[in-house]
Amino acid sequence: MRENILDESTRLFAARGFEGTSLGRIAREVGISKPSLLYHFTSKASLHRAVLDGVFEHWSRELPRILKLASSGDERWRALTQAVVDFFLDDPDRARLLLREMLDHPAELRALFEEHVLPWLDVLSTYIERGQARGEIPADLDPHAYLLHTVHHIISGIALSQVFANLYTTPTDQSEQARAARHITELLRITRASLFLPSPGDLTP
Amino acid sequence: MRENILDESTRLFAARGFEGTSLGRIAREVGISKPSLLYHFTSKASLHRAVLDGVFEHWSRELPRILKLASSGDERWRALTQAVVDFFLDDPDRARLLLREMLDHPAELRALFEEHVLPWLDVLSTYIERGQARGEIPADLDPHAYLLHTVHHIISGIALSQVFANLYTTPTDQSEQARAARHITELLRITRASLFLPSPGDLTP
DNA sequence: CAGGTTATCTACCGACCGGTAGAGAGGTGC
DNA sequence: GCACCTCTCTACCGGTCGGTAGATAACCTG
Repeated sequence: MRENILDESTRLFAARGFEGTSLGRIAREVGISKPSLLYHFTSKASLHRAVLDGVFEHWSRELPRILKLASSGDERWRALTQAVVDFFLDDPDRARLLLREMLDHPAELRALFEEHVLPWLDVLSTYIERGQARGEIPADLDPHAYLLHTVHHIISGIALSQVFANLYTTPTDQSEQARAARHITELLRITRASLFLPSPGDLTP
Repeated sequence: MRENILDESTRLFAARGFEGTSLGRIAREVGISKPSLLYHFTSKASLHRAVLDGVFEHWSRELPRILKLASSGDERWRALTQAVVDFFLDDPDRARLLLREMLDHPAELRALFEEHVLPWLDVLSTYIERGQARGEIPADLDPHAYLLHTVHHIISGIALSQVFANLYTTPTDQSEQARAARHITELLRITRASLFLPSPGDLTP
């Protein structure tokens, strides 16, 4: 039951926001009464906190697994970005919820990122710095800033794909899935092209 | 008075969202009573519409001026992106409002983008395609998708700079302005590096 | 069976919401 | 002076909000 409530709340908070979602609506969607819902979560605020913790916990659980898969250099980048993209594509409500919370409670989200994400970014930064020393990555790239932008771009890009993917007017016969795929493909190309310097072979193939 | 209400509403809608902002709060912030506010805007929905129109109107007014400044190639890219960034940096509430509306009313925002932004993107797409023909821009770049991503990245990056800019933990003595500037600098580097192929001189200087 | 725990319900609370009624204040034109 | 228009106000409306009180089951434990 508790899981059921959390799932439905995540969906509704992501779609309509915290203020825009009433306890009565959540209860009705779950199939119970409002006081029953408040039996499981003592207040709306505590429900909100539990939903948010759920998303970050999920992330904390997945990230180490993802990083373990990474081998080296180009291969590491590919595995990492694809895993992060898949994580949010698997349930875009996660991305929408995070984006919304960043707008509604920037200080709180900054603290959560600092706790759950920043340590991993520090690890990745050293990888990038090594790549810069080898001349594979532009020297003027700011590793920390690049990583934050990339994470943010993926989250925001997936959260808002419902807006942008349908702005591709040509060709007109593309399905919605095809447009979304095109959207994600260019997103990955951008993060890749802004990280690696092209190897000499890429210029004169 | 009407302008006064619109300014304050833009600020509050951007900070707390449409649902999270009451008419009473807006009225108090402006310094009038709630019925006085409803004299100028017949309903909360009409106020919402007016605020949104104001942002897009501003954009429609500025974009042609910006594009006229653009000369050619690299210079055009620099003038264009800097102008768009300045536009949203000048009042980050514009960016936050747009981001929020994209989450709250994706269909409505898609329509507004389609009307006010898409025509300009079509123009820019042809510039990019010419650059691809000259070999200055990667052939695998999707012009339409790249432009949408870049616009989105700038808007979202500025809207959420309050979250991300303060995640730069080193060096510790940076001011908040310095962190924000660092955030924007890397944002521009990413959009640039993911557009242009480096000229041969860039590789072996 | 008795006692306690867990989970659900109906009925209700005060606060706040968006919006309305209607009166009055101040200025303008005749 | 008088009608009119513009703008603001206090008082109030029905409805919804988050949250509480208290009854009622079902179930486990002895």
